[in-house]
Amino acid sequence: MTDITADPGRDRPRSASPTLHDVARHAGVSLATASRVLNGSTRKVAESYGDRVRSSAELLGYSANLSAQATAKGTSAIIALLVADIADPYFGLLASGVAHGADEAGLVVTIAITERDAEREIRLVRALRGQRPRGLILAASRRAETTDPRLKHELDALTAGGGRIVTVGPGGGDFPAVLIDNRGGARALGVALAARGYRSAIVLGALEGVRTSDDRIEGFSEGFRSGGGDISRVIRGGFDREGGTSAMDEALAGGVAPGAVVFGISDVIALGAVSAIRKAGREVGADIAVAGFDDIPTGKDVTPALTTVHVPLTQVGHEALRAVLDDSWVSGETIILEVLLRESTPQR
Amino acid sequence: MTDITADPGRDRPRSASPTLHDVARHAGVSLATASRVLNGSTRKVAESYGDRVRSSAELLGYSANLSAQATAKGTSAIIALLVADIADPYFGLLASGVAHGADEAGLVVTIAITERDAEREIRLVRALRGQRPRGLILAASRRAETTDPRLKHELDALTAGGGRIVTVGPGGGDFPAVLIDNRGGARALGVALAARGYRSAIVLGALEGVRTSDDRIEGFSEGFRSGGGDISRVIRGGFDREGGTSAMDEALAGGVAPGAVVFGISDVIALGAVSAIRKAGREVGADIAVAGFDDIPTGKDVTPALTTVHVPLTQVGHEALRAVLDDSWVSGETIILEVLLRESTPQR
DNA sequence: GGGATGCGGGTAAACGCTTTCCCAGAGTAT
DNA sequence: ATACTCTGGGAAAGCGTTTACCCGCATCCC
Repeated sequence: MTDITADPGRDRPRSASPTLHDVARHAGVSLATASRVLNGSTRKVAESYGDRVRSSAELLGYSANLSAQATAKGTSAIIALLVADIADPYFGLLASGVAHGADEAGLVVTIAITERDAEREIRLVRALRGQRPRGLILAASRRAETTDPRLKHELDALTAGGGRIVTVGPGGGDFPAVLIDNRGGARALGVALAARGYRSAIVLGALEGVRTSDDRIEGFSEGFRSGGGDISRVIRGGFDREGGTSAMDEALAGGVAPGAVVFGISDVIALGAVSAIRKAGREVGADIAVAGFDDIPTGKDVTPALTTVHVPLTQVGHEALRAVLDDSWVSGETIILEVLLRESTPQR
Repeated sequence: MTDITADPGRDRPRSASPTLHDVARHAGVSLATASRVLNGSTRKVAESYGDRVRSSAELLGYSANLSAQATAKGTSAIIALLVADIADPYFGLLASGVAHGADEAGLVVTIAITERDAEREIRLVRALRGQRPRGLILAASRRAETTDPRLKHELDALTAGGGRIVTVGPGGGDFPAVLIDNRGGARALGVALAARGYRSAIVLGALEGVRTSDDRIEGFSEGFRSGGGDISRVIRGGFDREGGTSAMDEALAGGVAPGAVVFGISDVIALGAVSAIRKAGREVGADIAVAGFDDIPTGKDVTPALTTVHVPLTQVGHEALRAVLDDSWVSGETIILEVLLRESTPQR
């Protein structure tokens, strides 16, 4: 079969992946036809040809070379995702939503981890840019003001190259963003805790300037005060469990009256605080109440179960993916959150 | 400057990413020289030229097009990672290790999620194959026997294309593997629990055929029996929290004597069991003891703290990355685990 | 002084695709 | 029968890189 003349690829090593050329030759059609059959094209191809090509492809185990496709088309099938720390359940859930959406859309997602380090973030965006991704989802909780000009420059270069950028949470830049109602959720939590009879609160936040943290702190303060409560201290530290424990240690050193409530601006921080409270020999709940934010699965497993604000992280990730694909997407409705009162903040 | 003759790219839209061609023209050198300067090459280039090129690149914001580079070189700078569920802390930790290693090596990692679905896994490998990745890390806890020929086929195609495959845990195939001493760790746990005075155990595992689960079950049984204990039941279910609760419900329905210990083959399953035990009005610890495996962070936060076996997941991920890059790597030493006795299994 | 040998820049041919033309043949209207 | 319009296959020109090869120029050795 296919005794096509020259057979230029005769010496091709049998090991390397078969190319479109191989498939076309095997099916006895031109490169163009093979391409049209195997990869979406507006042009129609006769059934008979189509079948031949498809079965040759199947037989040879052909799989389109995405890189070559990307250079030829000038656009890739890649979505880049930048998170602070993939081991953190917050980002894990988010990534899960993104990955699912990408899979549905036939895209591949590449992931990079900033570790909340600005320098690193710039480097990573530069590296990701090399892939000419169709889109970039920025979920590395960044600091608001610090829209470093160098980062800005990389991001602009990426959009100039045809990539769309979407941020999760306010991005600082003027990119479309999937907005989470951190402030509203925190306010509702503050109100609910005041209604449960708490009058004194300590807030454990991340460093000043981290937008998510600041919003949650402000929202909580508004809500708690409006219900008649008082914010006795705001302590800022790291964004992880360790940050929570050390901030709580500091709070305890300053003295914490029984009946106070501690609000950690993320569940992870709140869990760190719980650990510190226990280590100090105090009791979580009736003695010192604790509330978090995010509703990570662990919150349900600890005792007492952690009061928190549910953030539909997987859905947020999915939405971010949709946003990054849809040119006409404009920052949609802010995602509304829901307060989950549990035993870590008993009625007083 | 650079009044090079024709200026063929005059009408290039100002927006698109600058190409190497642009840089070369701007610096007044040839494409070859620019390439040699900007991307590693054995050939030397005169300092003066080098500087010119570098500053032009900087000025224009040039970033090499990885796709084009990949097609030209025939090899990409991509590592593909296949996990079962990125929202599961087990895989989150693992992915974290992989991502770090990749970053150090200047590689980009693309991630895909199998959801423990064999069909999906095949589809994903096929899709990832399109990227001609330098390596594939298979961490989706797969079933041993079920080395589906279709999967095998895709994997072979990938290696034929020059990619290296490494599995985390026994892969079923004959690929190099980062081995975790599941059996030994579980055996040690069994011995330790027997030594704490337990004599009756219920094991909660995943479906039969999932290698990791089977190894842990067998190891635990060996150890516990050798210490004089008795395995009263083995219940198999899902690999997630939900699987743990329903398996535990089943166990409870059959009656669980006080003083028994429940071994969940992963912390996630164990936590599900804890939840079920509580819902049934029983107490975790003195009444029904619980132990897990993996040492995910949550285990330290729950009360009572969960007895478990520490698996250095991040390190495992890092090792897997090294393995996938190093042609001469042969399945190294098995990673040794450590038993962590905590309050969920008090001394009897 | 003259050939051998480096050195280092440039030219152009790949790499594996997509896509714009071109063109032959078939159908249709006059 | 002629002129026109569709259809749909194929040839070939890209896409942005790398790299084998060529070639002019110093340098060096006898």
